[in-house]
Amino acid sequence: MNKLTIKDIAKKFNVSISTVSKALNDSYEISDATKEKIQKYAKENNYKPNFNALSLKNRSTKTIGIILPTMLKYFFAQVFKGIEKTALERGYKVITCISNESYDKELEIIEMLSNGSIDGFILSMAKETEIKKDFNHFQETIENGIPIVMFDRVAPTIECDKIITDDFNGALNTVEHLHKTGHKKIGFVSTLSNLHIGQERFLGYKKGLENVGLPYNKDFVINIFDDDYKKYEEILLPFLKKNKLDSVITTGESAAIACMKTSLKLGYEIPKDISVIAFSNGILARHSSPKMTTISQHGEQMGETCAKILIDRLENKHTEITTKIIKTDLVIRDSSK
Amino acid sequence: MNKLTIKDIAKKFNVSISTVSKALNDSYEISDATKEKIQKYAKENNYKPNFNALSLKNRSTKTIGIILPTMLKYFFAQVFKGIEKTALERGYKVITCISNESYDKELEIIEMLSNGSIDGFILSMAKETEIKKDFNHFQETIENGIPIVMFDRVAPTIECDKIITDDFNGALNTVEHLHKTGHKKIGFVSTLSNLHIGQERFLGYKKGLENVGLPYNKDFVINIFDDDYKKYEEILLPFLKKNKLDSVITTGESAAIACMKTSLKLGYEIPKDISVIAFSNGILARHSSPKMTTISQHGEQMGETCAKILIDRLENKHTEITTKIIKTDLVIRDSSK
DNA sequence: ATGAAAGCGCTAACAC
DNA sequence: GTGTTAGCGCTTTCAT
Repeated sequence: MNKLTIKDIAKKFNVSISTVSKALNDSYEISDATKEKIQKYAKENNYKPNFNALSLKNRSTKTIGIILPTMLKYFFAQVFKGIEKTALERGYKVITCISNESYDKELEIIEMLSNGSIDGFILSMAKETEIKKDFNHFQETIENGIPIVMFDRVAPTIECDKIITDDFNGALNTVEHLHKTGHKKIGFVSTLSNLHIGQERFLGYKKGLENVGLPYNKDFVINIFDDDYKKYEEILLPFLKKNKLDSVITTGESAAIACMKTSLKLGYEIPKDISVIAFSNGILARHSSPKMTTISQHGEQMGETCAKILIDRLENKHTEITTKIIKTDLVIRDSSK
Repeated sequence: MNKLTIKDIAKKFNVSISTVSKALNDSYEISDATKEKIQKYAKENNYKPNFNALSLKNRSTKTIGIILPTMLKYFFAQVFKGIEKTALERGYKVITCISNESYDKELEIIEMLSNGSIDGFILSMAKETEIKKDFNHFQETIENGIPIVMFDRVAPTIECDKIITDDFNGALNTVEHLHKTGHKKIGFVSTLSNLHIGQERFLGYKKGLENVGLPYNKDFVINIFDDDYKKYEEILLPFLKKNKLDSVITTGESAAIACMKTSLKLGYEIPKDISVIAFSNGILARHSSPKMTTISQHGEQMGETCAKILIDRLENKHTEITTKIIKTDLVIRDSSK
């Protein structure tokens, strides 16, 4: 029942613990005979070096702390998948905590894990933190020698590795695509206008209009601050009714679903009368009717990249701080012409 | 940059490390003056006891290992949320790994974490494990003194705490509800027939028919083994066309979506001609059109219960092994009469 | 009231 | 080729 230790093995064979340690680590100092019998015994009795003893000794835990705003959004679950997979491949475990978009919780988590529990962090800021613009806890963590990799929602003033989506060009390219396919009145529906990524998407939208020579009309843009997707439809109804848009880009899936439902309610056909394209990562998009055209975000790849960069840093494989931009893909389905 | 230790503090005040340790733990042995200055200094300099040293000393890590088949299914993400929240409240961290439905991966994860990294496991079996019926790794883990709490997909022959959904009555009650609302030809679409939970749902369906006096007709039941939801529609088309069902219960959301789309394609109105009800936990259901009536699963509550039971066991708050059954709720939306 | 020392499980520098 | 020892950071028993 109680775990086998090198001490037990040493007693068993009447040798010293260092002999056992060396034998298990295949040291050239130990005779083949001794090595063999010790290794055999260890294997048979399922010996595993104690994790905490090793971590204490090596001052390294081979574990990564992940802080996510939520796990219930598909995008974050995808990023998590990418991190977890890559981490395990490289011999790291992950401790995952949820900030629930709360600054205080985020702070608490960082404090809790900054005691030698983890070697580094991968995180995406809580909404509250981004709005508050208080990044001291990140700065201190880094100064304490714990590296951070931020993804998606990153802190502009903090010097650390960052992995972001190419939100700007994602929106820009979509406007160009819509223009090419004959759309003239392109709307923009944002539920993220208080986040940096929301602004990037908006700026890409504007620049896209400029590129194709369409005028920017602020009536065609609506910012929704309500977090409750159930209210989206009533908010969107007057917006869509008044403007008679022939297409709309939304910053998320729920808003796109609401746009589609509202449009149908208004008697518009999709995509004949109005095209709907959303920033998204998949799950609702693929099941909606009509199936949604999306600006797809590659969450899993983002997670893989985060893990790779953090682990490389932990293992001193690089020193320069980098920002990696992950391109989006326009996945054409049935909600756009 | 390098973490402050009791040794550093001891040096600073010219006292021994044991004095510091006792002072920080508010021991009655230490004078108030000493305690005060040491505690003040520790606080100001952000002292935190080293996690690995503590774990080594206490033989307890205050961390829980979670093994999930996937994080991309909303149900599992919800369970995770419940576990993480409860664990943190009680001072535990969570290390989360994904088995990807693979037996080998599950084994590997258990091996990896059974070295003092965690105090106990919360897990839901991989599909492969359930089909293979090889539960030795669970048995050995428990024999090694690491408690396991299983949820949803549990191993029948393993004696450990289990939290399961009341799948049987969930299905049974739904049949009774459908009967009460005037349905006579109730179909059953399963994508989980090789899992125990799938069988429970099926048995509940059958028993429900018996209870209300409807005949069981095996033509009204279809088992889909394909994992690709894109194929669901073509599989369901002949099934729905032939049987002219007035209602159907599905074991999951994707299948329900496919049923609805296929029904519409066949010219049936929902819910006038056919009602669709799915075992589900929410995300697609709430966004589908029509919105889906569901047998709702309470993943978050399940997670909370898992964490509570495991931690109680770790802290010797109980000794008897329990199986907790979480009731389902029928959430009526627009896809059923 | 304070300190010395052992021990948690392991590694590694340094004897022998 | 094997053993002794110190040390990772901390708690705790037992002196003093």
